[in-house]
Amino acid sequence: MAEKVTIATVARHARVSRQTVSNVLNAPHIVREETRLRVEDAISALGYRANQAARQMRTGRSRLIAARIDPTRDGINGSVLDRFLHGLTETADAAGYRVLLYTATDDEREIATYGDLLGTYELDAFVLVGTKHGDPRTAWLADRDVPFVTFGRPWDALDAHPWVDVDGAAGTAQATRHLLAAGHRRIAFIGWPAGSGVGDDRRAGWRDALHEAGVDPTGLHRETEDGIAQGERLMRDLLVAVAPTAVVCASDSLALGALQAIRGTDPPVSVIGFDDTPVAAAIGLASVSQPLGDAAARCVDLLTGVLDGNHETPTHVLLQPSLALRHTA
Amino acid sequence: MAEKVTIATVARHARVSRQTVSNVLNAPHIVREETRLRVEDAISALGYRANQAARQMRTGRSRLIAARIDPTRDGINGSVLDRFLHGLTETADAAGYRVLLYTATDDEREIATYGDLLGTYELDAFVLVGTKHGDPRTAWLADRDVPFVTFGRPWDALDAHPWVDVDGAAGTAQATRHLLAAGHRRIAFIGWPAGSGVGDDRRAGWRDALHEAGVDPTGLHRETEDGIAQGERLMRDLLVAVAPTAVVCASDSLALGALQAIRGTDPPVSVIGFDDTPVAAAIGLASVSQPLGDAAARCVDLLTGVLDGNHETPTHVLLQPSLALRHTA
DNA sequence: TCCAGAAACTTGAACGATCCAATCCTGCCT
DNA sequence: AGGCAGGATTGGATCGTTCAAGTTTCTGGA
Repeated sequence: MAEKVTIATVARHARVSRQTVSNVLNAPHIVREETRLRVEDAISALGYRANQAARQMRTGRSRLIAARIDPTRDGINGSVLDRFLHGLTETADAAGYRVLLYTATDDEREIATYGDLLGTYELDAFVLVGTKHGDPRTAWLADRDVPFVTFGRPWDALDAHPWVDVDGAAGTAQATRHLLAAGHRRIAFIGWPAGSGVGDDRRAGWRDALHEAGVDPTGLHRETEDGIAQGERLMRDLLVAVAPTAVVCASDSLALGALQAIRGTDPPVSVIGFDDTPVAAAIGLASVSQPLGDAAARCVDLLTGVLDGNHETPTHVLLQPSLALRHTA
Repeated sequence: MAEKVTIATVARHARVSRQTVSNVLNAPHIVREETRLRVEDAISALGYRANQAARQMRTGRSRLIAARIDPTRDGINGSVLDRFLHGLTETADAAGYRVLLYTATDDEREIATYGDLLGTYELDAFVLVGTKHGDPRTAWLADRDVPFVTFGRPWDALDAHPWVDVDGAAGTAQATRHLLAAGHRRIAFIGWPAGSGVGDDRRAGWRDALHEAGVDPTGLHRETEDGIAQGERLMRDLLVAVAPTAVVCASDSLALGALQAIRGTDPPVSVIGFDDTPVAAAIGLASVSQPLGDAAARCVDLLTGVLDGNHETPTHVLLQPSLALRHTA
């Protein structure tokens, strides 16, 4: 059968040396036009593909990016990761990189996995989704000069490393303004306990939008862990306490709970969730939608910027979410 | 800083040759106990990790498995893939393999991607999720002796290649029997048009369970493309035509539509969906649940069986689903 | 004690690409 | 014609590992 096509086969076929073929691939500008075309013809005629392992051995670069796949926590917000990963794979592919998956049950193991992936596969970079205050993972990577990007801001030090994020405050503000425009005044907010960057950010957007409209947000918000049952409980509480006519939630899970609590109210209380998950789309819940494909693409941009030596690219990207209006708003 | 630790470093440290270190790693039984321990100590003392690129160059094997990540079609069933991928990554990891992602918009491009992945990265195997009748992808892979497993049966020729699947008929049968046991007799079925293996299988389970109980299924089923709106339409149709007291659906999307159609019926019509998606869990829809983690694990088992030369493993695995009972049933 | 045969270990070569340094052209100037 | 600069091209070395083919050490039986 057809024997393996290496750079030497191509060289023979195009009557040039191996190095010239290599140059055509890696530094086309130093090869004479005529020679280049002859080599390119040979490459496509023979169906040559550069062997990544051999290349990697010499250059030390694998053109592989690692991303973590989580065990689908509550299932509702899980699909956010799914969509992000798909975008990542697509964009990375276009940039000549491939995405390798890994899992880990805790930070310590995750860091052990970093060592393994770097040592064994010589990964070029990592994409981390979601980081916490004082995250040991980013510290470990930064210490070793391993390129990485996070999807999610490092809330304590915005310049610590490259990141891409979606402006959650802008999202909840937009949702709130939409409700204000529809005539609502008592617009409540159900969010997460203070202290998480993401949660505080989303609440701030709602609060600022109300202030902007001259509405006092006092007493109109509640905090809880994420979950449908939690959302339902707090919404009942709000209905009794302040009788809001609309509510903005920090997640679709909370919004889903809120929807159950308001069933039968007349006129119906408006509800807007966050993340535009499949559940929201399925049941007609209005929700703030994150541009996950864009976010993934920008992550790849930042990484290739670092990896391919182009240091002029910005290192922080903040994307604007949009509002997916459905019949609950 | 610490220079790179190679097999030669370890060899020097343990006062043996490179080859002996290699043997400790790849064929421990031919190395004397004492020597083996000395080498293993050196390995952990130096933190040595075998360089995958170099190994691959010699052996031609990458310990990489490719899996496709889809663009989250309707969003509801998308999370099935998500969970499957997570399981795959976890099990592959344990078996010493890593999962590489790829995407493709159509079969032709997907096959082109196969060529690229095989040529460039020398992938060891592919995992395909869902195959159709006369799938060009499996044919292409089989032609080239590329190891692969499908999650989903090849309905036209069960012995064509290794596969793992979930017994859909058993799932719908179980759902139907549950409803029968609850006293229902007019149990309808909403499924997909005849011709798709998966759809026919799921319908067969419902039909057989009814026959088993002496109930005539004639007129009790409807067929449509997948979708919430479609499910709702057919359910309204069924309500008028045969007034069923319960319905089994081929997907959670259809079931969700059915739920909207029956709103307000008294006594409530029971609904059971399929796939146990996050949406179902969120809104309390009973659904047939596929053991996705198991399925992924069995896929890896089959692949490693082929890759590591153990030909005694079975090549077909049919897993049993379970019924996630919630308040709609 | 010696030797055959097995077991344990070592050395040289190879995988396929890139880097390096040396050589070969080519056109241009004097 | 000769010399020269510069780009284009070439062969050899190299990355870290495993394979193949040696060489040494061990073991046990005569």
